[in-house]
Amino acid sequence: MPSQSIEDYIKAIWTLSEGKEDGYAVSTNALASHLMTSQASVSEMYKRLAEKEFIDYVPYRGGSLSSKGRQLAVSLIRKHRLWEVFLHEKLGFGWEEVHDIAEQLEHVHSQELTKRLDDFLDHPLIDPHGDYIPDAEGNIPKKRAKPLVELTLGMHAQVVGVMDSNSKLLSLLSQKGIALGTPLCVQSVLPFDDSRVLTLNGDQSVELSYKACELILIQENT
Amino acid sequence: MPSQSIEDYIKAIWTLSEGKEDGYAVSTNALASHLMTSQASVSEMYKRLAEKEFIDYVPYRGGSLSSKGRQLAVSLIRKHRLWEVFLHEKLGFGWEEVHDIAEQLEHVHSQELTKRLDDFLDHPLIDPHGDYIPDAEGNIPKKRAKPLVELTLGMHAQVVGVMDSNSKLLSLLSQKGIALGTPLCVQSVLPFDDSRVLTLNGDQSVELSYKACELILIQENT
DNA sequence: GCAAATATTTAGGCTAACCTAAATATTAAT
DNA sequence: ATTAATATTTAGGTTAGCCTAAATATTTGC
Repeated sequence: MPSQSIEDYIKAIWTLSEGKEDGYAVSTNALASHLMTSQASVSEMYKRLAEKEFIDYVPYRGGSLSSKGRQLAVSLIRKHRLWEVFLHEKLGFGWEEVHDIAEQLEHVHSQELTKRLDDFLDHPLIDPHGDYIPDAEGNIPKKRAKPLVELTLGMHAQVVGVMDSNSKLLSLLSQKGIALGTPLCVQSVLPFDDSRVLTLNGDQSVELSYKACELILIQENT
Repeated sequence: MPSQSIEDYIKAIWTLSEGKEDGYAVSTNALASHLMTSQASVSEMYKRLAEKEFIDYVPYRGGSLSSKGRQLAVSLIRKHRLWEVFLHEKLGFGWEEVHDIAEQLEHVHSQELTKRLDDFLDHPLIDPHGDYIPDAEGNIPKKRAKPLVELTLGMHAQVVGVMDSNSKLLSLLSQKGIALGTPLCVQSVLPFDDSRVLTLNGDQSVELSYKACELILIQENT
């Protein structure tokens, strides 16, 4: 049974290679700063992970998930997101509070538990942040979402997620009245700092910094 | 934040001293065999636990929970039992399946989670095995304690408390050789005044009035 | 009360994680 | 293409847990 630490590493590698081409290698550096640990620790752990065949590791080139590793990663993501749904829908936690708790719950080992939780929640497809939940076989749709900064002026879209579940970002958004599913449209781009003026729900106007717009994922209406 | 290992030890000490008198010390041996680990590991951990003030530890005498330790233990028991209720009632697990999963879930640190889970489950009082769930303040009813007068002839039990700590009663008891934890059995009930003739520690015989027997709390051996 | 049995601790070692600092490899810049 | 900057690994050390075997306490049985 993989340790909690190994699970954290595997999940991080998965996250950092999401959307990248197959076999994309995550650098020591990137992983270290994502996990807030030292590069030396990552280097050492890479060896352990390679030994246990969770990753393919080429020294100085980084690590990429093996199929065994990807399987583990996806099952962790599935558990994480199912627990997030539970915490949000059943226990009434706000979408900005669920992440840290799910981070612990995802390490509980029991396939039967995951299965029953999924049944209990009625097989949800997305978590409270708008991310897809992998199915029991580990399939997960590729994200069609793009960052808000790439939304063309005047085009209508809706919020489907955020790049990372930084709780400060989430609370900023809830302050501004932006939630999952909120329909919006870019009214104008301000000079100098490229802040966006948005129209929410077809009527309210709010202003949002470029920095925040980079992290918000939207999906254009088809 | 206490490690999972520390939490396991604390819970085990609590379990092994349940029903025993205050300050009851759990032996290295008992704890080692309960946790299926070596005595040396327990001895070492006892030092760590004492250092962190979770237990009072006298070498060669064993360890007993400090109030800080008892608080931690009870919160773990509370979480464990609440999760068992969840697994049984909401996810439909059988009562024999819930223990191992709850064993992992109890280590999730979030007071808010415990609180909301308790709300969600409608403040259950007992878990699927019939054990009491400590309340948010850590109070838990003593296990199946009943007054000595209700003990059936011939049944073995032990003293777990008194109804009120009247000092005259206590000195009577110490005179008769009855203390917390004393194993006893009702040998016979005398006619007219219903005094009990008790067997203490398997050998000594003493007689005790009905009035005194009403105030002594015992727990039957399971 | 002393020897034997049992319980407990100490000694000495192991592994998984972590760290900092030093050494080495790779990449970028002139 | 060589140097400078950056990235990565290695070296060496720490801590929490675990182990077995040896030493020491305590308890028990005669």
